[in-house]
Amino acid sequence: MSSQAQKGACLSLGKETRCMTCSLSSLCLPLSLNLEDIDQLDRIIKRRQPLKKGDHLFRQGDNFDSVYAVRSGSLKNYIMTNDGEEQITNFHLPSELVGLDGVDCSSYPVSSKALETTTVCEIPYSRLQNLAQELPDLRNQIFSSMSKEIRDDKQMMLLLSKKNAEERIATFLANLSSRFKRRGYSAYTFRLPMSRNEIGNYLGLAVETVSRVFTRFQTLQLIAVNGKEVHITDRQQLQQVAGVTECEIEQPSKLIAS
Amino acid sequence: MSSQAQKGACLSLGKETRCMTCSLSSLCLPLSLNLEDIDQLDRIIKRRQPLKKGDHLFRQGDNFDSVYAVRSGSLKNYIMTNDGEEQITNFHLPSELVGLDGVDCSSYPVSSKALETTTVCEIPYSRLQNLAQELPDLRNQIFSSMSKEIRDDKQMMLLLSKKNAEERIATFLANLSSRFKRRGYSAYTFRLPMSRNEIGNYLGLAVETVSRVFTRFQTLQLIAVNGKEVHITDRQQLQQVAGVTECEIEQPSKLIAS
DNA sequence: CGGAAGATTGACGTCAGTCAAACTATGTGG
DNA sequence: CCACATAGTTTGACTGACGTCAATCTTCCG
Repeated sequence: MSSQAQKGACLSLGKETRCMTCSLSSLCLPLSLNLEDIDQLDRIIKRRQPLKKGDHLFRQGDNFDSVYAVRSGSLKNYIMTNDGEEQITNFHLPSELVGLDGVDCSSYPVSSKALETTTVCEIPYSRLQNLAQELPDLRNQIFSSMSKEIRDDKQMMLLLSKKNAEERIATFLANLSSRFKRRGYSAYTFRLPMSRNEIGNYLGLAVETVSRVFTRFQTLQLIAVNGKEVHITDRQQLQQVAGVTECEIEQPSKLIAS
Repeated sequence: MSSQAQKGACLSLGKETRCMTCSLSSLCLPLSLNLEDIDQLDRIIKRRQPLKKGDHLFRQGDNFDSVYAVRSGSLKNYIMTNDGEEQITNFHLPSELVGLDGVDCSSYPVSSKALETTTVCEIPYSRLQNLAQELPDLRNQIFSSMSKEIRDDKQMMLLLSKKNAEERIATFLANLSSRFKRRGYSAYTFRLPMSRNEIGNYLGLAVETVSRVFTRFQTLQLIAVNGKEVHITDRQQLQQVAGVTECEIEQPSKLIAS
C-alpha cells in the first residue's frame, strides 16, 4: 500500500499555477464558471507557501480576511472548549473551502491546522465579495458551498447523536473513501492523514475505542489497516455498517439555474 | 407563569404586515438594509396562512423553491435516518431563517414541522437570488445567516461529542433563554415549545434522562419547571453547568463592511 | 540509535440507555 | 361537562457500551 498523497493535486507550485489549469477546478469554486469568470477569480487568488505539518492556517480569534481552498494535503478545523480541550469539527481535503464560517465575524471562529504538508489558495474575502457581485455563478457557488457544509454538519449531528462506535467509524471511513474517489484517488486504498486520536476526537469517541473498532473491522474482513494505510476490503458491508444506503454516499450538489 | 407566546411577534396577520413595520426586522433578513431595500425585499415576500401544530412547512425531498423566516411560533427541523428514526437538527424561533441548507439542491434535505401555531414569511429563492444581485447588504445578510448556522452547528457538535447530560441540558436552556431574551421575551420565564422527547432527540439523550436532569436541576434550585413552563432561578449557575463563560452567551453577528 | 509520541490491548467502572410501571396532561365525543 | 382514550412525563431497577486507567508495543524522527 503506497501513499497517494500527491496524485491529483496541482502539477506545479510555481507562479504559473492557475485555476484554469488546476486539476481540482471541477470540484472547487471555479465549478460552473465560464473561462472568463475563472480568469477573474484567478486574479484575486493569492498562492501561498506550503504549510508544514502542524502549522496553523489560521487560529480561532485571528482576524478574518480570507477564505481558503485546499490545493493539496489536508487540514483539520477545531474549536476550543472553555476548558481548553479541542473539538475537531472538520477535516478538509483538496478542493474544499475553508473559513466560510467566519464571513460575518471579524475573527475566525475556529482554528485550522495542517495535518501534513499542505498548500492552499488564499481568497481575500473582500475581493471575493466584490466579485460575487459581478458573477452570479460564483455567488451561487459560494452559497452552494455553505449550504453543503450545513448539510454535512446535520449529518454529523445525526452521527454523534444516534450512531454507535462501529457505525461512526464505518461512516467515517466510507465518507473518506467517497471523497478520495471524487478527487481521483482510490476509493479502496488510502492513507489517513490524521491520527487515531484525531479520529476519536472528531467522532466523539476515545482513542482506545477507535483502535478497538479498527481491530474488530479487520477481524470481520471489512478493512485491512497498517498504521495510517487503510485498505477497504468489503466496501458494501462497510457502508451497511455505516447505516447508509448506496445512493446516499455521494450527493454531488446540484446547482439551481441562476 | 403565563405563556408569552404572542408577545413580540408581528402585530397583525393581515395584508398590511410588512417588513417595514415588523418588530422582528432588526433580527431578521432586513437587518442592515436601508428603507428602500427593505421595501424591495418586502415585495417578494409571500405571507402565508398560519401553520397549525404538527403541520409541515416542507418535507425532506419536497421541491426546494423558497426559504422562510419564522414570524411567530416555532418549528423543528429534522432529518430521517435510514431506519426511519428522526433526528432533530434545529429548533427555529421567530426571525430565524429556515431552509438555507437546501439552496444548492433541487429538494429540501430536511423536514420542517410546526411545534405550535406558527406563521412564516415565504421568500421565493429565485427572486431572493435576483435581489441578492442588486443588494449587497442583503447578499451579505444571507451569507451571514448561513455562516452563523455553520458556527452554531459546530457548537452543537461539540455539545454532542464532549458534554454530558447535565451540560447538554444546561446549554440548551441557557441558549433558549438568550434567544428568547433577544426577541424581547423574558430570559427567565418561558414556555418550551417542544416536548421532552424532542429535547432528548435533539440533544442525543433518552427522554428519561431529560426528565431526570430536569428534576435534578430543580432539586439544585437552578430552575423551576411546571410542564412546559420553565423558570430559570439561577441563570449564572446554569451557565456554569453549561460550561460557558458569560461572554460566549450572546454573540451577535458582526457584519463586514460591504 | 534512542526518546517521545502514537497505537494497541486488557481490566474495570460509570453514565446514560432500556424496560417497565405509574402518573399527568390533553383532547375528543357523547 | 364529564368520561375516557391517548400521548406525554416521571421514577425506579437494571444493563451495557464506551470511557478511564494502566501497561506494553510500535512508529516516527532528530
